[in-house]
Amino acid sequence: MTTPNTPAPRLRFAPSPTGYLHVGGARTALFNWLWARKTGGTFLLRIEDTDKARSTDESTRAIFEGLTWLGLDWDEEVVFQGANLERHRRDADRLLASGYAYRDFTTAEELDRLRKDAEARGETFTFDRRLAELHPDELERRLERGDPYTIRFRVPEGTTEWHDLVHGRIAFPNKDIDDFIVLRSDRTPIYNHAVVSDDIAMGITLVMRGDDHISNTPKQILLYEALGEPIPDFAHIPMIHGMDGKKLSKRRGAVAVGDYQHMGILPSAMRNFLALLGWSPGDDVEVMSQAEMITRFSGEGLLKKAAVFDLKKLEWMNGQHMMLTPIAELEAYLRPFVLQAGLATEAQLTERHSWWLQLLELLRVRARTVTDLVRQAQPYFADALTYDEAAVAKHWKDAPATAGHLDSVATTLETTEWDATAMETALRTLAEARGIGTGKLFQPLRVALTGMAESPGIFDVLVLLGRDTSLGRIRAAVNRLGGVP
RNA sequence: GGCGGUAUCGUCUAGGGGACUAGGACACAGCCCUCUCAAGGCUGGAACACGGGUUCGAAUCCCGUUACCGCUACCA
Repeated sequence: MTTPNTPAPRLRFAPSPTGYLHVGGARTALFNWLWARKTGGTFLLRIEDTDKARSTDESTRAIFEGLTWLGLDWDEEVVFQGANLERHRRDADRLLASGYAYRDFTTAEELDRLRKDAEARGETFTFDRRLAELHPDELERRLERGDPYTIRFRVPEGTTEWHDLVHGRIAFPNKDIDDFIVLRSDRTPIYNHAVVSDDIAMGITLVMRGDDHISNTPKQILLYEALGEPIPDFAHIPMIHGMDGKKLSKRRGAVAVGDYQHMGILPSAMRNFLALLGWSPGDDVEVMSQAEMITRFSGEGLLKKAAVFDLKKLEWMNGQHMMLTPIAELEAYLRPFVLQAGLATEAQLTERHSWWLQLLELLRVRARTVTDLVRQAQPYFADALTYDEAAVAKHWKDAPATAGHLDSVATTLETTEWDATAMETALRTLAEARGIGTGKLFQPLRVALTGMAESPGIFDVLVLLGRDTSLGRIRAAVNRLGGVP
């Protein structure tokens, strides 16, 4: 947990395009981005598409879209790992030439058999370097014959250690590291080799990634040393778990950032929430804007413990951001959702812009998600009301009496100025005159106006709906209730 | 199995030897506000995994145990 060793570090996020952008990956990207933006460093994106069988263009697109949605912009061109195959091979051959690696003609089948045998004996299989040792004549013969071989790294004696920026010193005795394969027999690189080769080529000075890579790190450091390259800083951040404490999975809720987008979570809230999973600003501040986050971010606040993803808290956070986001910005984000729900057309929203903003102001404090807000906005756009059964059952219980109350409300309102204060005075007077509590008048009215039991203040609703619609709805309610007795 | 990492309320976390009868937030319960729902305010229950040390003194340092996670592939 110290400061990086260069004033302007180069960092990267390196996902493999084998699915959607996972929230864990998104959080890794966020921390890399935050660090780069905080320090004036560079944030790069590398798509690790070497696993052709599992990589898809669609996944690559999903990663771009997810990052863009979150507002995580990357610098320079995107690097596609698959395009660097030649360099991966060259680096492996360099290792071979310098003696840091050797050819191994053992076939996958043989290896498999050896492993099974060891297992049967109750032993742990470790690759014995002598297996690959060949007489020079034999080696030449095999080479001439074109026998396939892998290139294995010759792990030296000693200990490999580094000062992890979040964990402090971590050390691995080299004897626990097998001579690992660097280049497969088809001359494609193995993960650790491709990563190191690319990170070197990209000039990465700080590798920040999930702590599931801790045990890969010594192998990578060995590779840097063998290649004669400077070793970058490493920062291993904790994983994100599901509510059951296990790894986040599709089975137990949404894992793709796109899922949260569709749920109506704001990017700023998602970013804020994710940042607080594995990082703490050090004080009690929770809700932060993007600028505040960058200001407050520091490697010191990076935590070691895996965090559990709590949807309830995300929703609360989203509610906070719904309230705090500048109204114009919120409106712009909301617009597509409103259009998609069929509440209004683009033209209508533009035409009634200030009315729409007023509605938004009233709904934003009572909605936790964008989709929730759209649902609540429905009665203000729809021509025909749909009545919520529970609301009707609760507030329109006594039909004749309710019809009477609502009829008197309509009559009163017809001669009242269409102004919130004026209407409030009039209706409160009316309730008193009829000898009932205001709730007995306002609640049935709310159902008549919105079809729902919850809404903004009833006088705001009247103003928002306007005179004609309001009176029309009240009359319709009276009819629906069987008319005035 | 071996190696590595982690361990404070249900959850996110503050805490880095005495300020801790352990603070904040989400969630939960109650109250206030109130035309409803939110928002907001107040109150409450709720945690230092266990065992040894070190020390005058440990949530904080060390060791062990346990639990969880990761790596241990010609996966990434």
